[in-house]
Amino acid sequence: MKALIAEHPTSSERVRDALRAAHLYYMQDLTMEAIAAELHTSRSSVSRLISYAREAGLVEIQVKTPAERISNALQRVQEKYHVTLHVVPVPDSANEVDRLERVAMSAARILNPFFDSNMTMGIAWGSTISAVGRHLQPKVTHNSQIVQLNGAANTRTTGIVYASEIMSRFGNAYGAYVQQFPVPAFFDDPATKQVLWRERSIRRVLDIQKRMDVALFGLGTPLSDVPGHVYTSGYLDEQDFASLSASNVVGDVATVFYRADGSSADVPMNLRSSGPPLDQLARVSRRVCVVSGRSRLPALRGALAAHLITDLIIDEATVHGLLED
Amino acid sequence: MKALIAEHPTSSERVRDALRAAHLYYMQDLTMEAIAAELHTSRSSVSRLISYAREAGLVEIQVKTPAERISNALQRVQEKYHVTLHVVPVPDSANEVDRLERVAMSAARILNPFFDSNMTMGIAWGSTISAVGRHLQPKVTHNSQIVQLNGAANTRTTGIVYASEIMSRFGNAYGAYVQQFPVPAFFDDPATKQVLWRERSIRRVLDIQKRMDVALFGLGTPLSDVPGHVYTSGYLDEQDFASLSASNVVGDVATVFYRADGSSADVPMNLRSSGPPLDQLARVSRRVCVVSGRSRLPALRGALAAHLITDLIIDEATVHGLLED
DNA sequence: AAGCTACTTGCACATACGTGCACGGCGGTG
DNA sequence: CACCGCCGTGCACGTATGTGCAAGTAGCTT
Repeated sequence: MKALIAEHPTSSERVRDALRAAHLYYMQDLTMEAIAAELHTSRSSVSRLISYAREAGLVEIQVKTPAERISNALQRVQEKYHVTLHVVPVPDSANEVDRLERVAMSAARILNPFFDSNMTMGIAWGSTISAVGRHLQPKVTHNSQIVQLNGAANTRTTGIVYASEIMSRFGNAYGAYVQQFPVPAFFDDPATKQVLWRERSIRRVLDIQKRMDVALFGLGTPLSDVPGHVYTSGYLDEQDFASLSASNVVGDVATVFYRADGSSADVPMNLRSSGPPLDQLARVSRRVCVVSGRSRLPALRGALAAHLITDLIIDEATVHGLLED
Repeated sequence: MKALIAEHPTSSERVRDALRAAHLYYMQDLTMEAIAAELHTSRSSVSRLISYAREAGLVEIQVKTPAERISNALQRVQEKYHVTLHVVPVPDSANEVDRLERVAMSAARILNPFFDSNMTMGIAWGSTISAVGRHLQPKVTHNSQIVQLNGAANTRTTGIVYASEIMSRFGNAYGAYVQQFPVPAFFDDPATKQVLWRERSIRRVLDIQKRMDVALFGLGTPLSDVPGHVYTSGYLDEQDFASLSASNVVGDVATVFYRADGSSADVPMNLRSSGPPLDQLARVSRRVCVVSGRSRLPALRGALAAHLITDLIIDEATVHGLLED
């Protein structure tokens, strides 16, 4: 209940000491023992300082995959779709849940260097991105913002709690301003959307979306046995599914649907969805997609065909599935 | 699956395993024990794989200093000279040698993210940069090169062994092509330089120098009690020192001298030196200077005045000296 | 085929690191 | 002033990681 933002005189010094400790540890390879001596404190305090530095995002660790390490088949995929693959190693024995967790954790760390001060990141919230949100690495940024790409309300709830939970995790991790998007995921009537889209308060958000530097999204798939959040929580009804089926839809990004060839024009449902048009999305300079599980493969193929993705974070087993045709 | 018989790992497989282990360790926070289970090997092998990954530069660790952590005085320095400060913490008790070692180690790591594929780095070899060379973190790059900025020969030796030792350390660490510069550090006669500078083989090197993306240099100081390499190893004679003194020189970068106000025009010695003119150096997009020890302060002030530096790596004690005026 | 060299591997031990716990300082509260 | 709760600390212990060593293997040489 109380605001923890209080400024203890120690709080600022703690960061200073943590930075110093982290520098001595990571840049000068001193042991914690030696650092303790330099800081006139105990080794255990140094251990705590360094964990703090990591948790606070003062330390950034990247694992770099040299391009030539990637198999030829994957290189062809990369070139064909202008996408950078980030393959997450996961044991074949892992179940879907573990797999998603591990991909999400990796995604959170891979994402980190993509976002910085003065940038805007768009979030297409959903079950995959929610998992990513739970593993974010904090990072200090300034003048940055997080913008919600797709509405959250549905026929049962306003969805705001769930969506804003996700959004604020991102906001907190990066110290960024969070821009909510208080509209339904799908409108009942396209006309309502058109009218609402003329409102200045909404257009403000749409403008921010248009100018985002990074888009982060998972993939929805109406075909799956394990459907995404959007397909199980009362967002769509029988008729909607029929409509999607009739349009030969294979997946969606931020509630906007596309076909196997990547096209999304003339899909009636899109007139009612709250997310950004895919051709607009494709103009964002970095478009990060997180995928886990073979059930998303058809959706993934479509998204690649539509060139929606510049960085694909995907587990090993699924990327292998992508190569089998 | 082949069963128990150990397979002879090619170096390529080793890298693959190291990458996987590093990813699991740093991105997914698994313990080495757990990674060993996934890789069907022993924990100790995983420990070795991960050290290998670090040594091979597959893992990059950065400590980031949030801008607001820097004291106001230092911020003013940064703004005044358009320089980014990288302050290396070193205990006050450390002697000059330890201090240099630690600054050099930090410098090597700070440098790492500045250099990448398709780039050219110019090296002004000398005692400081030599120390940096001993601590380089390997990094895989392609189509990159290292170019020597100042000649090495003097009246006693060709200096090639020493200089090329330094150069090749950089080349090895980055997998970059090394471009030597086989000329004397200082010519006896300016005319000789002019003539030689018209040779195509030399002009090739000069052209590469002009197009470099990163310049790395220490500072020479003719005034110091602890003079730089150039001043102790037979590169200059009595008369030269007199000439420098008459020109009010406070320091040099790659054998090119400048005064306290940063000017370098009309310094006779510069007509004879092998390094790039300072106004040319100042056009390089990233210019990294490594400084350790208060004896270099006058030289540092001059180099800042000349705007030769975009990134200054400096120990704590020395940067404090910079503020005292 | 045997012998040699230059590896890599896993074990056992050594070292380094993380963390529960009890102590003590400090600020707020009655 | 006494009390209380909160927080940071160092200690001691448990866990995680690093490394010398002996054994084993592949690739060569003789």
